[in-house]
Amino acid sequence: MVGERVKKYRKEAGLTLTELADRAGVAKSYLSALERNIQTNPSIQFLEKIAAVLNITIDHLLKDMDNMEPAGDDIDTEWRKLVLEAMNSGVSKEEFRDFLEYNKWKINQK
Amino acid sequence: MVGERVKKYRKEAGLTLTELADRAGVAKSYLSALERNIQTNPSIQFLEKIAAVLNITIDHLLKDMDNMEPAGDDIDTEWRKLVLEAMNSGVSKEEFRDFLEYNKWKINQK
DNA sequence: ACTTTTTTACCCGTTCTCCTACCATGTTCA
DNA sequence: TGAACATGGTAGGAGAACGGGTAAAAAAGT
Repeated sequence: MVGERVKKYRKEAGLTLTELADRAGVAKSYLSALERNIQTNPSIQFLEKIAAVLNITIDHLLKDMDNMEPAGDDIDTEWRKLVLEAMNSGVSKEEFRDFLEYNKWKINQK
Repeated sequence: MVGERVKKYRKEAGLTLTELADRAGVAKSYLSALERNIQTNPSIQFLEKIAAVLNITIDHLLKDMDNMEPAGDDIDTEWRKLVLEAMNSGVSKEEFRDFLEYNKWKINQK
């Protein structure tokens, strides 16, 4: 069902239902109904908006893509989720850079 | 646009508009309107029916699959580089989490 | 405990999908 | 010339999708 998948990916991105609705520009009432399988036939434009915020393609939402990584991807899935969360939380690349520099420095201190 | 692609694949399958509509179990009037870009936002269930008859997946209808991108950039490339740098510099996921929490908090202070 | 956040659950209004017809233009037989 | 038929397009409407708002219920924090 589409609803479960939307919810699953939303959680992975660390977003609340209201946040996702706002960012995607859809009504939270409808999003809520969709996640609870009350609505089951969304339009493609609706799904496109949601998929864009969640950084996934539409058929991630249509079929179960549990069969993740065919191995050998250079970013492991744990990190991928973290970055997604970071992007959605509004952290800028610059702030992330600073954080990185600081940590490199800290590591060299020990 | 979705319409063009439906029409293209329908022609490739050697089907008439009426045939496709009958086989997919949809109204030919709506299918006609879709192909002429009068309707542009079909539901997923509608597309599923059509894609099934045409033996293609839905995102063949959503994007042009002529240029099969290697894909894999569901995380934008700038961020990807940053994460790789982070992983290589020995920053732990926990430290990253803390950084995230802190930033979310900081943003909410504004 | 109590307060705040998050989610669900309603209401109603508008818009749009998608349907059942019916119409217009061929084209192909007689 | 004519009817039969195939193909695509049109008109109108039922019902679903979708948005806004609000309020209650449930979770989470303090």
